[in-house]
Amino acid sequence: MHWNLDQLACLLAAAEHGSFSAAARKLGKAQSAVSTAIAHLEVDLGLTLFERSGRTPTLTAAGAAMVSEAREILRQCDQLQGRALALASGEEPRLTLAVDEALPYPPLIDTLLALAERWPALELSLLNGAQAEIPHWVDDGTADLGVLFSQPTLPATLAVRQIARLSQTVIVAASHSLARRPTVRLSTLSRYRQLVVASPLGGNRQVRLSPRVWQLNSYYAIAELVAQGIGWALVPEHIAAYPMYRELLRRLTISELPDPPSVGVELVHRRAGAQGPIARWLQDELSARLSR
Amino acid sequence: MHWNLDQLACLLAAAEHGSFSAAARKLGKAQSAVSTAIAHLEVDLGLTLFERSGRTPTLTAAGAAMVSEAREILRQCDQLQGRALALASGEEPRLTLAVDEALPYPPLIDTLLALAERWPALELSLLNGAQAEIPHWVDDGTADLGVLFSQPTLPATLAVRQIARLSQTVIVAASHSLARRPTVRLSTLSRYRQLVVASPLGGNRQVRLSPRVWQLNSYYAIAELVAQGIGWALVPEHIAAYPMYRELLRRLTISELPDPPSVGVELVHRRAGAQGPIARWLQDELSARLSR
DNA sequence: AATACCCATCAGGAAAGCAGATAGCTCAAT
DNA sequence: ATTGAGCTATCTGCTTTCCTGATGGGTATT
Repeated sequence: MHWNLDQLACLLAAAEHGSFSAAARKLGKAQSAVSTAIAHLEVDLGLTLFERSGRTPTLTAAGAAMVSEAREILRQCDQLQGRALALASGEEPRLTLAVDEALPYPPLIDTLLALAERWPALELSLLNGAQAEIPHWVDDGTADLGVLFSQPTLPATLAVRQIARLSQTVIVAASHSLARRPTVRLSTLSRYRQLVVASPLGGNRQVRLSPRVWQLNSYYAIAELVAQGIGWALVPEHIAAYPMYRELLRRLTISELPDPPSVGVELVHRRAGAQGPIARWLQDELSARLSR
Repeated sequence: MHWNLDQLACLLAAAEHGSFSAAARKLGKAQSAVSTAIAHLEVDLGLTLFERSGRTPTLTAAGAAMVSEAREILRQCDQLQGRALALASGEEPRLTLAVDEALPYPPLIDTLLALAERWPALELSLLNGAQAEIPHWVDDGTADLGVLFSQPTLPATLAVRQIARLSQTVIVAASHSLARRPTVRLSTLSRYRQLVVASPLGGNRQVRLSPRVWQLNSYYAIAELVAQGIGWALVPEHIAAYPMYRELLRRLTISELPDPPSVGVELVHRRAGAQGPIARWLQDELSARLSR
C-alpha cells in the first residue's frame, strides 16, 4: 500500500472535473503533479483508472469503483479532522453521567436520545445509583455529571444546581389497616413504622414523622417493602405510580399536610473540572426536561 | 489537513503496543520516526494524543477518540486495496443482468441475495425484459449476462447454454366453454384462438396448434388475455400458477399430448467479452437454482 | 490549417521522511 | 541509594519524494 491521501484527492478531483488540468487548477497544483499522482496510483493499484484515448481522460469502470472507495475514505478523513477540531475546542470525547435510579425515566431517556443525535461520536457511560452514591461518584471522578435527589450534605468540591421539584405522596400497602381511611392524622401515622431514604454515606434530612423508622438507600426498595405492608413512606409521585407497585399501594391524605413536602432534583459536577460544551448542553437539557 | 496515513498508522500502532519503541519495531521503522510522526500529528490536529509523564506514553481521552477514527480510516484503506487487487485480477466492478420477466422469481431473488452477500461492493443493474429483448441487450452491450426462454434464432456473437427446462400447461379462462371439459382434442383446440409468445425481433418457434393465432411478446399479457376469455395458450407452469390469474384460469389436458412440450431456459453472454469471476459464479448459481 | 486545450515526461530545486546517535527521563530491582 | 533496562525527544546527515515550470505531442473544434 504505497499510495497516499493526496493521490486519492487527485483521483477524486480528476473524476469530478473531467480532466487532470481542471483538477490541478482546483487543487492549486501544477498539472504535472496531478498527472504523475494518478499515474503512480495506477501503478500502485495495478489498475488503469482513466482511458486516455480521447481529448480528455475518461474514467474506466474500475476507476469508478476506486473513486467511490476513495470518496468514502476522504469523507472519513474530513470527519476525523472535524472531530479533532471539536476536541481541540474543548468538546468532551467521553462523558459519564450518574443518575439516581429513582428519577423519572422518560425525561432522562428523551435527553439521551437527543444527545445521541446531536453528538453521534460521543462515548457515553451511564451509571445508575442510589442516593448518596451519585455525588460520591462525581466527586471521585467516576462520573462527570450527576442527577440526584436533594441531599442534606454534599462534598464542598461539588457545584450544585437545583433543576426541578417533584411532588411526593404518602403510600401504604393496599392491605394495610391505614389504607381503609381516606384521611389520617399525623398522630395516627406516627404509630406505624416509617421507611425513609438514607444512606450510610450521606446523612438524611427526609421528614421524619414517626419515631419508628427504617432507613433504606433506594425508593424502589422502600416501595417494595411498603407494598408488603411493613409500614408507610413518603415517596415521589412517579414512584407511587410505578406500574409494578401501583396495584399494591394506596395513597394517604394527611389532615395536617394536604400537600406533602416536595423533593428537589439537583445537578452536580466538580467545581474544578472544566465543563465542556456537551456537559453544559446536557445540564440545560436535563433541567428543561425534568422541570416540565 | 496536513497529516497522512503513515502518521495514522503510527498512532494506531503506538496505541496498540503501548509505546513508540514497540510500535517502531512492529512497523519496521526507527523509534525516532514514530516519535516525530506522532509529534507532528499532534501539532496538525491541535491535540495532545499521549500523556508522556510516565515511563511509557498513555493515550489521552482525545487520543482514544482519534484512534478509533483512525482505525476506521485505515480499515477503509485496506478495503480499497483489496478491491483494487480483486479488480486487477479481473473481477467485474459492475455487472448488468437481463432476465426475462416471465421467469420464475424465487430462484432469481435467491441468487441475487447470495450475490449481494458475497460481493457487497459490486454495482448491479437488473433489466427485466420480454423475450427477444434479452439477447438483444446482451448483444449490444447493454447487459453482460442474459437469462431467457429458448429462442428460435440468436445473434451468432452470443454464447448460449441451456440451464433448465420448465414444464408447460395449456390454460383457458375459467369462464371459457373449453373449461367445462377435463380433456380436449387437438382438433377441438384448433377451432379456438391460440395466443403465442413472439416478438418482432426474433421469430417464433412456439408450437402452433391453431390456425387462428395472436402473437404477444409477454407471457403475462397472454395470461391476462386468456383470463379474459379471448383464447387459449401454452404457458410455463409457474405462469399458470401466478396468484393474480390462478382463480381465473383452468388447465386443460389434451388427449394427444398428455405432457405438453417443455420450454428451455437459457443463459447467454457475448463470446467476445471476457467473463469475470462474478459472471462465472452467477452463471453457475443461476443454473443450479433454476434447474432445481 | 489554425487554435485551444489536453496529457506525459523531463530536469532542477524544495521539502519531507528516515536512520542512527545521544541525552535525559522513569521505573523496578538490587 | 544505586544501577540498569527501557523509554522518549531531538539533532544531523542522507535519501527519497514531491512539486513546479517547460516542452513535445495528441485531439477536437473552428
